Amino acid sequence: MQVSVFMTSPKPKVSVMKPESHRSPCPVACTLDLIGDKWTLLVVRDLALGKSHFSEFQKSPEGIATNILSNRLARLLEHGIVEKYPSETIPSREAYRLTKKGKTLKPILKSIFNWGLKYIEGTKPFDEMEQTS
Amino acid sequence: MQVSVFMTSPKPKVSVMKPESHRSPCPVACTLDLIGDKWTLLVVRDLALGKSHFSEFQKSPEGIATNILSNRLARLLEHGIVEKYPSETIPSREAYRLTKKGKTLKPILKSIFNWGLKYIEGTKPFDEMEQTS
DNA sequence: CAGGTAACTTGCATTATGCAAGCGACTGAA
DNA sequence: TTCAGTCGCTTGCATAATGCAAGTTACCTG
Repeated sequence: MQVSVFMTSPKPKVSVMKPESHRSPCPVACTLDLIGDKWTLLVVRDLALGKSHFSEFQKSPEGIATNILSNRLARLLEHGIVEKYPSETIPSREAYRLTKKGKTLKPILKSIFNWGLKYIEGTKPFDEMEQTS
Repeated sequence: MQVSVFMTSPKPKVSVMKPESHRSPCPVACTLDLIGDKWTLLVVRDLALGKSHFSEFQKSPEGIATNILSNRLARLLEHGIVEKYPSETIPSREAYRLTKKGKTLKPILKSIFNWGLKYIEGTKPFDEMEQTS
């Protein structure tokens, strides 16, 4: 008999942000391929503010979905922007932090922060972003 | 008889980047709501480089789709980042350029440009972005 | 060992993107 | 004065990314 159901493709579930190839050699385009979406820089922001656990990122006011958060952390890990380390407060639990390379994203974050503060009404610096350099 | 096909919803075609409300009062989040996607800042880059016609943006190496380009230009117009003006080279044709507010995005563009150039291999400053301040 | 929490994964509906074709206004050559 | 190009978009439709909610697994904690 051999039913076709056995032939169905494995399908790696959802892809979510796969493409690793560059659209062009432009530094702006390439950087946007990495951080050009609504969530990545917010995760970096939270990391810059000292957050380190999955649940802390979830608690941010924007309300990131857990699958997206998981995906972004994995991508940032791949690209050497963040690294895992054993949490000192809660042993046997891992945490995330910016790598040296990751910290170099702060000027981008800062310029975006400043622009928003100046040109979008209703925004406010509710956090200590300024001091975390 | 009265067939149900007459009852089908009007459906305003495609939405594409609608949400105008802020996810949070964070300046970073709000700015990303505006420019946090793969295309908007590339259009701004092209504008900063002096491009002004629809077809010029299309010709950029990243190959933006016309519907996306159209949508992004409209959004940037709405937000006062770009403005239309009658093209002086080709009369009876309109062109786009950055407004004063739009030009204030350059520091963001610059920080992204610099980061990409330094941390993403294979990128190169193929254009005169540096001089357009 | 029951219940709780942290950190994810999965499914599935909804939105955004990519791609190609179409369309109206204008232009320039025949 | 047609008539074949652009130019600047719009439309349709397939595919990919996101949002939302409900698991799942490992590790506590009482």
